[in-house]
Amino acid sequence: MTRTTADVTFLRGYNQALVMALGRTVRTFERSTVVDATGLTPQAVSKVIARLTADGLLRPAGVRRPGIGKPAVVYELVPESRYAIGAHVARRTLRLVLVDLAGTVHYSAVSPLPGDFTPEQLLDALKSGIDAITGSNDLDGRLTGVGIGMIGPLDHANGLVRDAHGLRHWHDVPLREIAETHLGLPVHLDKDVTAGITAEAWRHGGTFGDAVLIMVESGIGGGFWLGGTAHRGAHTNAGEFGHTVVELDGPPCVCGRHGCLEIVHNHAAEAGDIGRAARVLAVGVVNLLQTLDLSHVVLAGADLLRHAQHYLAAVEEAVHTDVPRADWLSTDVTLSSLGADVIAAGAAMQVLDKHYGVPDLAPPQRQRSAGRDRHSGVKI
Amino acid sequence: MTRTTADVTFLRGYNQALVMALGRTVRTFERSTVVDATGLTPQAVSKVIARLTADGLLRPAGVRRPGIGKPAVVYELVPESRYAIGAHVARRTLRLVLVDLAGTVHYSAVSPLPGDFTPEQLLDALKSGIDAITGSNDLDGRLTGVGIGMIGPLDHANGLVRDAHGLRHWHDVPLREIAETHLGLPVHLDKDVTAGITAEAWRHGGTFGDAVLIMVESGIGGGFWLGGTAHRGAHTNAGEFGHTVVELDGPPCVCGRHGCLEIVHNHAAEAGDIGRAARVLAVGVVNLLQTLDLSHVVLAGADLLRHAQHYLAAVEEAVHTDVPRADWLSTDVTLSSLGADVIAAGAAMQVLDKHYGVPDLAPPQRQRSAGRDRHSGVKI
DNA sequence: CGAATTTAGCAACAGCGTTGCGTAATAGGG
DNA sequence: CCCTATTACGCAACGCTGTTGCTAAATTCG
Repeated sequence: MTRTTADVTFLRGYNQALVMALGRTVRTFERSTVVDATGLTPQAVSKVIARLTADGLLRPAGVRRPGIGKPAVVYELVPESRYAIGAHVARRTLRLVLVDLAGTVHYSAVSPLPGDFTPEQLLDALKSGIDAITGSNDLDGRLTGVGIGMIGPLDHANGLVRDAHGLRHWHDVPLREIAETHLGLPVHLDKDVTAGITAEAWRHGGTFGDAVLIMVESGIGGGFWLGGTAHRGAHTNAGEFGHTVVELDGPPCVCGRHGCLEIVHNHAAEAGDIGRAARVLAVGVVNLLQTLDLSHVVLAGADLLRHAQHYLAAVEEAVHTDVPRADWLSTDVTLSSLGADVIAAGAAMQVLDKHYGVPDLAPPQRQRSAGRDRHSGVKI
Repeated sequence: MTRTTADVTFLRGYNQALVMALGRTVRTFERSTVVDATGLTPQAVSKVIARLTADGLLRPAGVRRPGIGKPAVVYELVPESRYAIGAHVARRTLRLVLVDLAGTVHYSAVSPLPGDFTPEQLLDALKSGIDAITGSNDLDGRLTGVGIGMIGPLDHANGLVRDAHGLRHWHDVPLREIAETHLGLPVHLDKDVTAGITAEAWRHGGTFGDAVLIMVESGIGGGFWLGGTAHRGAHTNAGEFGHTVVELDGPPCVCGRHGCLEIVHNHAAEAGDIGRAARVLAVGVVNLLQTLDLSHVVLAGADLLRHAQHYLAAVEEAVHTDVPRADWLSTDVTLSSLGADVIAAGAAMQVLDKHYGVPDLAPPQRQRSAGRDRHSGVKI
């Protein structure tokens, strides 16, 4: 995609993003804070802060007077300097949120979607919902774009919905492209769970380690944050956590296998045994910890949040007893800090992240082979 | 740890590493190949190639004469310009290999380790084994260091063995440090499975996507390569794939849970039913694909390779039938290309990767908080 | 042999962080 | 009140990247 050529200008964006990430987490900081956090020289930090201040992303917020010496200027992020709109497209509802640069949700609204809706119907709902937001808020030039979090399978890199589960009119729909022309705004498309974990990571800033967002909402999915970025897998298809087998020779699942976590969980939930459903989910969570060694488990999704304390207790219990414990091995389990807004808010933050987040270098993936080297003709 | 300050000199190393990665995969390339692959200007590529050639890492290998115009100079990696030694420390054996810059194994030897060996005994075995290698090969100044792949749990970042499973004398042993002084060489310590997947990734170069190395050797583990680097998890404890539950209320496992993949698999294997053992493993592999969406599955480990074709067939079968198939969803399953040498070779390649691999930027992890900002005293 | 074509390199340049050093702002002591 | 120590901050020159503009070299073809 966007090839990041590793030239000098990359450094500017990278170091600026480091400062922005710091500003998002600590709310107030000074030059020496950045020096400690980044390893840059004070002089370089001065330049970075000057640039960001000139762009309106940062502003001075008083001084620190620790005792002897000249007081240090304290800076803070300007949350209202940039906004993004996030959309959570579920099977029957569309949720829209307005998020600022600090990750605060300023507005949230749900509207119903027609059963088995078409791309056109979704675009119209998006358009009117977004118009309502931009109409009642003064965002002139500060709206970065629109993020869409949606059920998969989809192709994040190309903005393509391949086959949304349970929606008939969604085969190979280039949603990002048509939404961009329809809305006149940059659009970012991703799986719902991936958007969700991005929300948690964005709000926590650089302190956030490897994590998973478990979402129970008609199905069971997982969004992963590994090594400082969202993990989407080779085909944007990571996260089908509900379709991992936990009971060999268990009941058949729609996916064709037997004893999937999702089917076992749902049977228990449908039988009214929330305790067992939660414990089954907890087994899956511990499986993830054993496999990936995560430091955060975030629980979300309408069906889970309806019995939030049951699930939280069961997962915490399992994490603390089933994983071979040691003092150095710690994982915290929490409910999503954004509740029902996580997915939509995370989609919005992905847009902000694209512009103001810490950038990746050129992905080491293969370019289209120009075929240059294959003509052979090599001669010693 | 090693803070990578995002200054200009970082670019040099980064772009050089891109060229080296290319050279490792294509064996022969020219300036325009690099231009296409990196997005740099031809002039910049000339400078990079000149630097690498001066260091002896690259050399011209003829010219390409495609027709009209001045012939292009063809370059190739100089495999014998750098070497690293890799060690695979298992419960009863020590395997040592010599690997060159291209990832080719030049020497491999196994020696027995005393039952329940101590750190001192391991160091002595390492020392004499490495002396044998350096004695019979002329490596003056071209030996980059020693990599150790070992059973965990351990702390990769600090080079600390926390509690090697089944070895009594290994609690909080600072192996990297003591090995460096004992051997007089830079030492890199990592989990065996993580070293293994690094071997596969290093040899495949930039084309290698998200992948797992499944290792069956007394236990069952998994090494992950995600997003262009090894995934070690929050506490270097990722990969305990054998301790994921696949059979709720199954037989008890040493880890305290019931129905772990490892115990179910081992019961089948011990009963002589390799077919079932392989199918159980395959269920676990498909679980991983559903969760992480990987493009490569590599099978390794002595117990697996003993029945390689059974396992390969079972996993391939499961991958091609159990994952909801689509043309865009492809995963290839292979046996480890290095056989029993994977772990040791991968450990060696980690050392080479540290110097000649594509570097990460400063990890967005928290520095020790200097406490600077907490004194408050902020005043508007 | 000259024109067209492709590759390669020299030289000047722009943009990044770094280094050296001077200046501003504060508290404490004589 | 002045002087000093201390801390924060910025200007200016510098070194190092990759980039741009332009020239030279090597080859094929007419």
